[in-house]
Formats: sequence, structure tokens, C-alpha cells
Amino acid sequence: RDDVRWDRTRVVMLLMSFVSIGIGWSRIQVRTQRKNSLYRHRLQFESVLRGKRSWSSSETSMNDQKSQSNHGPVVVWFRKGLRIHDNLALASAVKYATQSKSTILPVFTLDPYFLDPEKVGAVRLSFLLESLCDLDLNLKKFGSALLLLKGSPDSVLIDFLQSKNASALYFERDSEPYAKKRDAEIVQLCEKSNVKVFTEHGHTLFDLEYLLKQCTNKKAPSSMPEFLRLMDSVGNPETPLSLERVLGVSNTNEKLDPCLQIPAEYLDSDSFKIPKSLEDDEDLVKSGYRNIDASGAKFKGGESEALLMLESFCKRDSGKAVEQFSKPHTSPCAFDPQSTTGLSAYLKFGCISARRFFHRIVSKAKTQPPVSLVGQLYWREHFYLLGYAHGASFSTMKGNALCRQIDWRTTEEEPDFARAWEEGRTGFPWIDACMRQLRQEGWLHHLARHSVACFLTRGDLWISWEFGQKVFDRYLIDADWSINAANWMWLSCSAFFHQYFRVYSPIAFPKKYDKSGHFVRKYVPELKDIPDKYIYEPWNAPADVQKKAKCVVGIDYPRPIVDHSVASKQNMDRMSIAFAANKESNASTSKTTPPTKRMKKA
DNA sequence: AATTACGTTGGGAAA
DNA sequence: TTTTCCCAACGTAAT
Repeated sequence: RDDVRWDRTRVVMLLMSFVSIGIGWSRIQVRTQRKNSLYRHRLQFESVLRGKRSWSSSETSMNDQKSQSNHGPVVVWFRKGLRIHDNLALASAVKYATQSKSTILPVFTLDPYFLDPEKVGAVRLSFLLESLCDLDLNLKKFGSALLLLKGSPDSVLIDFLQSKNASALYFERDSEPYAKKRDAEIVQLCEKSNVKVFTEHGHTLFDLEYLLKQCTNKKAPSSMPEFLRLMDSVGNPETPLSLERVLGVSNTNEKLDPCLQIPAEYLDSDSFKIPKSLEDDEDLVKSGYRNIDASGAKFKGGESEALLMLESFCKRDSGKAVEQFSKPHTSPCAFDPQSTTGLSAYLKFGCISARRFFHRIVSKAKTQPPVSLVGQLYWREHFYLLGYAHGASFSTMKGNALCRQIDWRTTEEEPDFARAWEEGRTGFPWIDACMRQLRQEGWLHHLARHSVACFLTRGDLWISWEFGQKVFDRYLIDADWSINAANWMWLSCSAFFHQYFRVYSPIAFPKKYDKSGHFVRKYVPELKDIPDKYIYEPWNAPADVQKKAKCVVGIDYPRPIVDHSVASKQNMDRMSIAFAANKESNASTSKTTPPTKRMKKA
């Protein structure tokens, strides 16, 4: 029997290999064509640098450069993209500055809009400062440096451009609503000040505007299978640039490019210094970052660290970690080290290029998107594209075309539930451990995020996902506007995912990964001596067991704030009502605006 | 038009 | 221990 099956398998495989040769060949043809088109793009890209018209959707087009007499410095404005490798804005600026024999001035503006512990937690701000320091060091290897400007970009950046008589401004486009508005204002002000502005894509695998144009009906895919078809149609992203290659040097010692030599006056001045830590900086302390603990941070910000982490993950388990990577099989309970790459925050700030990450691992993987490592980059791309296409409404329930309208309870209605969840005092060890890890380290495994998000919304507490989104946005070092909003809609069954009867149990779910509760014992130390049997449900431990573990529920550790089996069932009923109501309202809105189909029929 | 297959990662009993 | 099916049953897209 086995032999027969084996033979049949071999025959099938043999046939398939012929077929796949055919497929492979047509793929090669497609790839070649695509390469050509990429190459064409590259040529046009070069021509941008020579002063011709831009092929990309730069906000302002460039006039004939040769007629320009302004040889003032070229300012590169860093916001995300805190790296020198594969930085298209920096690379373009280098070419422009070389042509116009001018100097590059890299700047970062520390925008007071973000300097609020309610918006940006101490751990993420520390990560940013570390990333800025590292970028400064990396620029210094080339004779340059990062200049920090404190204040709102529309005043400090514009003042800087004017006072230095800058000829051009370069930056990487940002798809988030706040950034888009901010950048549009800067472009306008630059036009008035006669500073030319050039923008490049770079934060995502593809230029989002380009991706949107490739979509059928210019509508961003709303499911992963649909998004994968889009990825299939556009092929691989461009290979990453290195600054050395842009400069035409093999190493930094060879020769320092003149356009990157920063005048000594900038290095000597104290006014552009990057604070080493939150407490060291008077302005940050004034903004409220006083007595705020960032010591739990586990990830050190910066490009250098990101590249080391990528390499070390590639070596993990002799390459098997990358080869066999399958997200659902990674553990949310692993913390030393975590089971995933831990690169999310570095991608968020652009300390590492998504394209560099992609090309480093794409040929190694034996698993497929969406569970593979490339799949993880695709999820990021997918949600970035959706956020870009839908704009500001993407992160709110009301006015959001994608989002199911649900009568969640507000934090005002359930202040105790909301606070217990945020502070890790729900009485569910798994939920509390996750929330405490979030607050200490600013990072959680994806599945841990699922658990706590489900618990807050449709699972147990029936509190609005917008509250959860805000809390995540405050504490996560990798807080990413699009990704955060999309995942909160997903987990709360507001969009993308609809199977509301699939609820994560705060007791059963972690048992699959961590039977003895190492994770809980680390982050909720008051439970550390509770026997394995009760680690996820200490209220069920007999009184003498609780006493012996020096953890009496109700005294040393809170009682569970809800009965999970009761609450989750009640919420399923609420969900079914909410789904029906949405169906109803969707039907009535489509009635008021009759579709063209009906016209045809008539 | 009606039906079916599927969706990155649920839980739990039974086999 | 691992796999399979059922729970009560979603929306979307393909057929």
C-alpha cells in the first residue's frame, strides 16, 4: 500500500516538476520584464538627480537646476527613516549636493506635539533618543552629523532653512494623517521661502501611492488573499541601497565625500545636541518626562542594533528560525529571548529598511505568506496601504467606512474595568502579565496583543477598541498608526475579521504555550510561588495553597473582575445583535442610494 | 441567484 | 499526546 502510494506520489511529483518548469519559465519571463521596468524607473530616478522632472510623486517638481545660483546647504529632514542604509531621501540629497557643490545638513525636529507622556510613553521616547544618537554616530563616520532642532517644524525647520540659506529640502514621505498635514504645510512654507522640496518613498516595501495605483478600482485590498494577489502582480520590492554604494566608496575610511562634511560650527555648537536620556534634558523634563521609569526597556534604539538583531535572528537555530518561521507557532510567552525577531520598533522608526529586511530573508524561507517572515512584512504593508487609502477616519469607529458600528462601553461608563485592564490588575494572570510587560518594556508578542485586545473588547469587558488603541499607542515602542488601528478593528470584530464566536480564553490560551507559567511569574511576581496547576486561575486554588504561596487572592492579588465564561457568552449575544443592526443599517443606506445594477435592470 | 469555500493563530470534547 | 470534529454560525468572494 505504502509503496503504491509512494510510486503515485513520485509520478505526481514528476509531472508537477514538468509543470513547474513551465511555470518557472513564465515566471522568469515576467521577472525579466519587471526588472526592465524597474531599471527604467532607476534611470528616471537618476534623471531626477540630474535635475529633470520627477517620476515619483514628489510634492513639488524641480525647476532647471543649472540655472539656479543658490548653492546653499541641502537639508535632509529625518523623521522616520532613522538610518543611513537604503535611505532614498538621503541618497538623492547626496547626488543633488554633489552636483550643486553644496553641503548636506541632516536635521531632526523634536516636535512638541509628540512630547506628552499621555501620547508617547517614556520607553518609546527613550528608544527614539537612542535611535537619534546612533544615527548621529553613523553619519559621523562619513564626516556628517545629525542636528537636533527643538520645536514645531513649521517654525524651527523653516527658521533653520531660512537662516542657513538652504537651497533644497529632502525628506521621506510619511503616510500618517498628522505627518501628511504637517508636511503639506512645510512644503507650502518652503515654496514661499524659495527652498526646493524633494520627497522620496522609503518607509514601506513599495511607494504606497504606486501600490494604490496598481489596485483594481484604486481600492486598497481589504483581505490578505487579495493583498497577496497585489504583491504577486508587483513582484519583489527594489533591492536596498547602501550609502557606501551611493558615494562610490568601498568603506568609510577610503575617502570622505565632500558634500557630507559638516562645518565645524555645527559640531561645536551645543544648540543641536541630542539628549542622551530623558532626565538629562530640561525641556523633556518640563514636558512631563519626570520621574517616569524607562528602565524596563529591553530594546536599544538605532540602526546599528537593528542590523545586528537581523543578523543574529538569521543565525538562530542554524537558520531554521527564518526558514521555518510561522507566526502562529511562535510563542507569546517567550521573553528571553522573544520568539520573533523583535524588529517591529526598528521598522516603525525606520532604523532598518523594510526592503533590506525583505531581501535578507526572502530566499531563505520555506514557509509561505502570510505566516512566513515575508508575510509579516506584507501584513505591515497591507495595513499601511489601508491606512493611507482611508486617511484619518481609519483610526476611529465613527465615520470609518470599514468599521462596524458597535455600542461599546466607554471608559467613563466602566472606569474601573478600563483602569484594571490598563494597569494589569484584572485578576487574570495572563492578561495582567501581558499588560505589565507592555508598560515595562513597550513590547508584546503579537498573540499577547490579540489576547488583551480580545479581552478588553468583544471577549470580556465590552469596552471600545479606541481606548485600547490609545493605550497601545502610548506604551508600545513600535506603535504604528495604521497597524495599531487595523489590529484593534480586527480583534474587536469591527473589520477584517468577523468570527466573533472565536474568543481567546485568558486561561486556556496561554496553557498551550507555557504550561508552568514562566511568563506570568516574571511579570506578575506576586504569583511566583503559585503551583503550575493554578497559575492562570489562582482564585481556584484552595485557601491553604494560596497561603503557602504567600498570595491570597483578594489581598495579595486581585479577584478576577469578570467571570470569563459568563462575560464572553453575554458578549457573543451582544455581538450578534450588533452584527444584525449593522446589516440592517447597511441595507437601508444602500436602498437610499440605489446601485447602478438596478438601473440596468429597469 | 444560490451555494460553497475560506479566512495568519478559539475552545473543548471525543476519538 | 495528537488529531478531528463540533460549537452555533460571521462576512466575503468565487463558482
